[in-house]
Amino acid sequence: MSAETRASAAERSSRRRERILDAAAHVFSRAGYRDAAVDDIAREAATSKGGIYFHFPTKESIFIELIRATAERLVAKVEREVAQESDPVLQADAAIRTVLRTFAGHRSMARLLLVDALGAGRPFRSELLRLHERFAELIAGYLDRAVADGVIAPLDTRVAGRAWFGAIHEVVLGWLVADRPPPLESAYPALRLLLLRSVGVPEERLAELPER
Amino acid sequence: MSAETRASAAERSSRRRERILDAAAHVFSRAGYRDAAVDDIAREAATSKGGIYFHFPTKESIFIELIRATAERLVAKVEREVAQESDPVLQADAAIRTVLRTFAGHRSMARLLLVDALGAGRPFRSELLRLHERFAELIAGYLDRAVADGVIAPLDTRVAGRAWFGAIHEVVLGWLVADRPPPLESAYPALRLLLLRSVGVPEERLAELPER
Amino acid sequence: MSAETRASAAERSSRRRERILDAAAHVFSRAGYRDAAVDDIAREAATSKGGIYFHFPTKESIFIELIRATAERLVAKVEREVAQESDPVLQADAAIRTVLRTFAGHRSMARLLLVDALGAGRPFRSELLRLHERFAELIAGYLDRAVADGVIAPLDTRVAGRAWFGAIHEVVLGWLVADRPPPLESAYPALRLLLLRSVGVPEERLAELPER
Amino acid sequence: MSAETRASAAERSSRRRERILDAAAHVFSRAGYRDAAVDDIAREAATSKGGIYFHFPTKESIFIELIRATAERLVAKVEREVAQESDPVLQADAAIRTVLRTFAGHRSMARLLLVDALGAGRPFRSELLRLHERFAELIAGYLDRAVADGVIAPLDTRVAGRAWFGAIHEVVLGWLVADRPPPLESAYPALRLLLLRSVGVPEERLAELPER
DNA sequence: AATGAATGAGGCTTCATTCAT
DNA sequence: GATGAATGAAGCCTCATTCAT
Repeated sequence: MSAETRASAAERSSRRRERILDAAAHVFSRAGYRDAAVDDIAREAATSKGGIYFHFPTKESIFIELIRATAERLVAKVEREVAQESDPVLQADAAIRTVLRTFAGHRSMARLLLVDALGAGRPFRSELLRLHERFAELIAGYLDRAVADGVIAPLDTRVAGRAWFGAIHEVVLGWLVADRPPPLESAYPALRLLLLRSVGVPEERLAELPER
Repeated sequence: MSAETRASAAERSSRRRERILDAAAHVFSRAGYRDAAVDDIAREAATSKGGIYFHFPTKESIFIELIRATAERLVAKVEREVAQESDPVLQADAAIRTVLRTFAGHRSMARLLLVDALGAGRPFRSELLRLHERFAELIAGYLDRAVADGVIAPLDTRVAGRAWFGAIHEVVLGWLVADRPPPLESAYPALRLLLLRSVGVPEERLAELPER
Repeated sequence: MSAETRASAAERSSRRRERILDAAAHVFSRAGYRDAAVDDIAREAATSKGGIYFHFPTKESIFIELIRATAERLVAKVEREVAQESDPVLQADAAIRTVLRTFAGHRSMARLLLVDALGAGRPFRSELLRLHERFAELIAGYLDRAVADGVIAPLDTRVAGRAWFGAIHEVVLGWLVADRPPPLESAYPALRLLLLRSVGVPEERLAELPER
Repeated sequence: MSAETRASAAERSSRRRERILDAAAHVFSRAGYRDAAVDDIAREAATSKGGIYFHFPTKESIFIELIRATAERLVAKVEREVAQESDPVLQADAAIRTVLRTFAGHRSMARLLLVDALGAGRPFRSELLRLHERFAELIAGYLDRAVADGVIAPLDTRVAGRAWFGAIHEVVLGWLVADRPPPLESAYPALRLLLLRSVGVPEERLAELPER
């Protein structure tokens, strides 16, 4: 009843919330949005259905919050990694690498974002659209800068951003859905070469890319 | 007369089947697999629920047949168009162009294949995987030939096939989900430049590409 | 079109009818009345659903006709066998024996009559009741005669008829439902002893019963 | 208060479960297993369909639990009554009497066990088989003891157990299915005489049986 | 805050019956 | 007479959401 007690109650509550989100991520990416029952989430979160509905108004809201938070985290990570580089080509490379590595390390999150969200029904499409848009623009931004710096010739960076995201998406998808896929990172060298070349990065720059 | 009568009965039956598939394509792409009720399909096909179940054993089977047939048609179309060209670069270009144009002309089919199938649940994933694989390999095949002909330098054509498909996929997706999108073909010039460049087609070849 | 042709048409028709009844007997006794689909019967009779509905107005009517015909045949057979004997005790014995043997030789018919008809729903109950009644009375009749002849002391032959039929029924049932039952006839000696004793047939008469 | 509250919640839940079982017994015995709709049960139990499915996983499970519980209760009752007697003949008599009386007092339970369960389809047959078996063996056990005590001569008690159960079953059945049947107990004197005689209980013992 | 029981709309599928050919 | 396509009424079950405790 003291301030402390109340604080720890709030903490407990938010920890439970977190636990629900984690459970939901697993369940959604395992079964798909529609086939995931709130009961399943409750079980995996070691809570009750009622407990979930205390923290979230609807099943949909859990899903949306999950997508948003996941995307947020991924974008932040990419921006952090990109900020470490100053050369535009290396920045683009860092973006590609970060996305690939992050997905590789979080299969269920990848599934959620790339596989599940698409087919989950009309209400989610716009949410997901925003996500794709965001990544495409993130990339387009780096490319714009590369153009501005004269590293590459001018081009339609909107389409390029989309295309890059799509290419990465598809490679990750193949890895996600395959039975026993090779490590996702093994596609990295070929993919970055492809993408950087696609926007006209000169061959001599490609030759001197670091290994990673 | 009997032969004729029987023929027309069979014909009527198969036309009804077709009508059901058409209706299903609409409904699925409008509402998503799970949210599409068999009742809706029946209504749109001007049939009864039972009528549908005479022609198809399950809702799932309708969906799968739809995906397969659609993919089949698209692949056939691409191969037909590609066969018209003899130069490997122009062949690859024809493939890109055909896919883009076909999707542009069949929004609901595109939605079905690219948006809906992914999230429709576990049973469809493998089916869809095969579809993606198929397109990726189709492209990889053209690239292999281009390499063999010495038009482009050797590269990982598997990854490139996937990446191309992904890039096209994403561009189409953006168009599909957008509210009032510009014509899909308007992205074609930028996209083909990007893709052809990505595999190292020399700039002088890119410069002399026909307009279309 | 001649008389002959018409005759053979009628013949073909009635043969088809028979084939449907046979098929129905199999299907009903295999799956139960409710779980037997008219389609199943049609398939087993190598006909179409429409074909069945030409010969029978409803599924129910097939079942009822089947029960009636089967019962008819069994009763006739019993009466025929009983008529071969003149001694009342031997007559009763013959009745028991005939029922047991007939069921033993026609498992699916037995299933139909004893297992299926009961649970097939309200409309059949009365039909089945009549069947049980009939057998019980058949037996009661023989017992009445035995009483009249002074072979056994007077008793409630109605109840005895029912009890006999029930006893036989149950023994057959155990055989019907068992996995790999011994031949039904192996229960015959013990059962006839039991039944004959139950109505007071003197031990010396029981001792001199023929083997069969 | 919390302990109390929790207790009463569990109690309420189990009372609802009971109410569902009761309702199911009525509906099943009125309409038959297949024709009984879960909706009907819900209505009669003053619950919702979902409420039923909270307590039972399937319609089938309700039926099976019902059969088991009913059989259990009946067997227990018989054993209790039999235990009151020490003489084997009187024990057998008590068993007959108890079954007859119990059924007489619980028509819907009798219908469920004797009429409905048989035709309810393959899955229930084995369950029901076990029930019949159980009663037959119960009786066989009493007869075995009577033989051991020298009250009756040795005989095939397995077959006798079955036959007794069948005889009782049939008498009850006639009563169940008849329109306006006489009280079931009115058949008791004749039936017990018949059954006891069938296993060779001496006439002088039969003469001195109590009235009840 | 949490629980778990309850609700009821809605989904997929089955199937007896009808009917045009 | 026969066929097979079509109909539509149920049926069982699922599950997001609500709510008393």
